[in-house]
Amino acid sequence: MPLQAVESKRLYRQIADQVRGLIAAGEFPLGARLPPERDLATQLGVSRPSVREALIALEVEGLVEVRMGSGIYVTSLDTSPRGDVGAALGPFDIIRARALIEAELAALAAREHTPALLKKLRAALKSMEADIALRVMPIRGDREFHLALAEASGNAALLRVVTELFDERNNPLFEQLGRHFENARSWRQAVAEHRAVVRAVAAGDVAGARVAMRSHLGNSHDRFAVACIEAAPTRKAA
Amino acid sequence: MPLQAVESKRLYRQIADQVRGLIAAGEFPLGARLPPERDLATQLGVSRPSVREALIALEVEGLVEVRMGSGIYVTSLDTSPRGDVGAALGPFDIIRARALIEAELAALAAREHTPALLKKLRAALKSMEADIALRVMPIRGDREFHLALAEASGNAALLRVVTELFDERNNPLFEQLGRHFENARSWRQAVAEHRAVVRAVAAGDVAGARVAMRSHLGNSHDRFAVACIEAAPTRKAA
DNA sequence: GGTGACAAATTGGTCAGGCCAATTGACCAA
DNA sequence: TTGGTCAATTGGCCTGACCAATTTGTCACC
Repeated sequence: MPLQAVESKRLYRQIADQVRGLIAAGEFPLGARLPPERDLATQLGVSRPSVREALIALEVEGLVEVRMGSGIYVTSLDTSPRGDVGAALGPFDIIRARALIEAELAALAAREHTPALLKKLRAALKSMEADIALRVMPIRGDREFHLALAEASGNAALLRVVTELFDERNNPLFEQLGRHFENARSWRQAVAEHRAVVRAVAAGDVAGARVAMRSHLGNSHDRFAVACIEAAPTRKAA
Repeated sequence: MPLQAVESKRLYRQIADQVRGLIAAGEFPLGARLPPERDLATQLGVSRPSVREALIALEVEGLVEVRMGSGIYVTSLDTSPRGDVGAALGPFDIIRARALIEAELAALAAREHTPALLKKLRAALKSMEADIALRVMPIRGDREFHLALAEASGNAALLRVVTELFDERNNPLFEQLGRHFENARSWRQAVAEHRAVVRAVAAGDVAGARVAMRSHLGNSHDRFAVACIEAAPTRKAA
């Protein structure tokens, strides 16, 4: 049994948690003004600098807004820990989620394929090939490719979702496993799959684009899984 | 031409921006230790409390980690403004994105429909009807319904995405427009559409579930648009 | 009575200096 | 080598003060 980490959170976090709790509990409704820093400090039995630190944390989280000379106001009631960790998604869930979403995006793109989009996609492919030739991981081109497809939907919400999921690559879980998965052969295969997507989109083949994208991310999933087993035969699969 | 915003940002933000810039520029690689707070303060010509505030902001952003008695360490190179605002998504984009994603989730659920899921969906419907009878907005039941469907995929990434998109309802843009859109008639209609989804899922009708969900969110989109026009004939459509 | 300008109170912004606690690394003894 | 001790480093927190922006009250003036 791992000894539980000792609970000695920094003071500003304790204060921030408390205020966040009050906001979540409806003690301070949207738009309400919090007590002045000085009052909060005395009420909580801490110093004003500590209260200020907590308020800055809440401000960065987007929960409150500090107006000089006026006060501190509640600007959001969304107290879910979003900017933070979000409980570390697993790589496989991410890839499967991307498959579901991006397959539809590819289909959408095929339905209304524009020259501008095709140009972007082909440029991304070129970038990937160049990187592979240089023995560099072609992540930038890969990102451009998938984001261009999402952008083509003209839907900011979808673009944001796809971006967030793609950028989960930077997470430690993903990165550690990815090191083993990513080699020149895998990437060449990935480029070929990307090319299939472009072909279907260019041809206006809606169903084909969907299948091509689904199969691309499905293959990525499998490549990842294989590399995972090879790399760490003793580690239990998450 | 709007007068350019005067450069009087709060000090802690200026400091945080500067340090963030140094990290982005590679001045401090991943895992590197920043100079001590006292040194940073003297080098930047500010006081230590201000430096501390900036570091707390960067810590909340997940960029650095502060270890008591040891120092401040770079824990991420992702300096994109993520936890922040994300540039306020529009309600229509959100609904369309949900239609694309949740239609597939409904189809998935129909393919592998379980009694547990159906029970949850029906409970959510019941909750909505009860709220409507009480003249209360049945958002809680609505949320339960859509989240249960996402959860049934067994995919944490999809659940997170669906949750985030649903909770955009709390955003000011959405809320303001929603006030006009949400009335008893609309909600009864929505419940009927939900019921159609449940029917298709229970019957294992994959295509039917997809269509039912797509049509439900499509109708929501239209109801929203109509209410929007009615409510604010002079306001330009975003 | 309404209205505008001015002054005072309120509130956040920043600083200086201090002390405490945790960490680290050097040094010494067993 | 191992283990402990001690001092330097570094973050954590506090007190108290002053400045700047905003809000609010007041009062002369129209």
